[in-house]
Amino acid sequence: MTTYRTEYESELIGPLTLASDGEAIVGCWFGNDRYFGYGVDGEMEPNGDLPVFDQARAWLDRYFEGKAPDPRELPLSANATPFQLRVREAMLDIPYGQTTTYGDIANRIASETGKRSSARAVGGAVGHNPLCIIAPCHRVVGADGSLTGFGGGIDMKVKLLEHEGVDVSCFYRPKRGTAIDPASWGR
Amino acid sequence: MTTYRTEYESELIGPLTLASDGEAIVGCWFGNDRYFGYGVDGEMEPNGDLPVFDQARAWLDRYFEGKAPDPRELPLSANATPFQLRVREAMLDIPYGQTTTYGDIANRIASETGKRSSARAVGGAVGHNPLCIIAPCHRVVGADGSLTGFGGGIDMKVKLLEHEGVDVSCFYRPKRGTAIDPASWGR
DNA sequence: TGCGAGCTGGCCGTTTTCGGACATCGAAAT
DNA sequence: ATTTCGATGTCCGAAAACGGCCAGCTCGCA
Repeated sequence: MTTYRTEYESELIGPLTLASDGEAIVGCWFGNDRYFGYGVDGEMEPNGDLPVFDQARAWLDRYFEGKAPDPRELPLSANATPFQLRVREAMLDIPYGQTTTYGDIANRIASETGKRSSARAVGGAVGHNPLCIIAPCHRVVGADGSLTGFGGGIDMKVKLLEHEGVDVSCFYRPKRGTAIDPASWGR
Repeated sequence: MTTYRTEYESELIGPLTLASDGEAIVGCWFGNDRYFGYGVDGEMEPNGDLPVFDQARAWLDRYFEGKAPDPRELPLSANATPFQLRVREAMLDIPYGQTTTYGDIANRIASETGKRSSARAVGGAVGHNPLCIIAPCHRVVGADGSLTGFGGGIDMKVKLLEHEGVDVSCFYRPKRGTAIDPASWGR
């Protein structure tokens, strides 16, 4: 199964690479993403002329204009383990402009599946998220409010959060309990 | 993806188990096959009413009548590594009533792919063949003419070869060079 | 007391590494 | 004519290592 790719230029954070299997979006990475191409086997063939890429471009346009487009409107897919898919679902639930923590996602998955989960495992899955921005991994922060990490670099994480109107000042010096309470956006 | 199975009774060698994903045949094993079920994940659900099973039964009927049906007429599939698939292709090339060796298949694959292969690796792949009889693993013998092994027991291998009119007398006491020269059936 | 920085141990899913098992084969030694 | 020996490629399971974590505990410092 061949995978196609195209470039998307954003003013805020520079070029992104989009990937698709022809039907759905399977990847969206920063050029310097630590895990660029994760989830795609083999080479990607340049080809921007896919309807699904038009959808994705329009979605990103709206996002960078400051709107809060719904990621579930896009057809998404990916090689991913069941656990990774659950983590992605949890990320898609985080509203625009809000944050949650790795541990919170772990607890939520645990209560849904009945079996224990771990924040550390969630960290791994979030870090390998192949759908940057669309699945908002930048909205996941440490329990103490620290930003902890980002495949495209912490500065990208800051830019995206600021763009969404999040007050990141409290994140620079990690303090317990400074992350915005996920309970405030409810289940 | 569920897998279905059904029994096929042969006079020559007793019952066989056929397996299918609904579209293609994915397995054909002796009841006592050492690797019974290899390549199928999870349970198999009994269900003989699939068109593809009708095809397979007709194919086996012809085979046991002494005809030489073409295995490529059947829709075949299976969980298999690329290497295993190549070995299967090589097996499908062996004409009815003839034999070849593990080393010969290894050499052939090596010359096709450019990268070295090994007779031992071929032995592993042939041994795990999930499509007994259809993909004629019984036609693969040792370079010295010994029968070397068979998942369903060496006696089964003998029966099948005798059924195909092969003179197996020379195989009982392995002697170098007694295997029928694969070159005789060409590329 | 009170607060924060730093250490520690446990957490669990994924990836990597490693070791053994093989339906082998050719050459060399007996 | 046999037996032994070493090199061989692939697959699989187990074990170890690795993380975008986190809570609990020390301390040191006012």
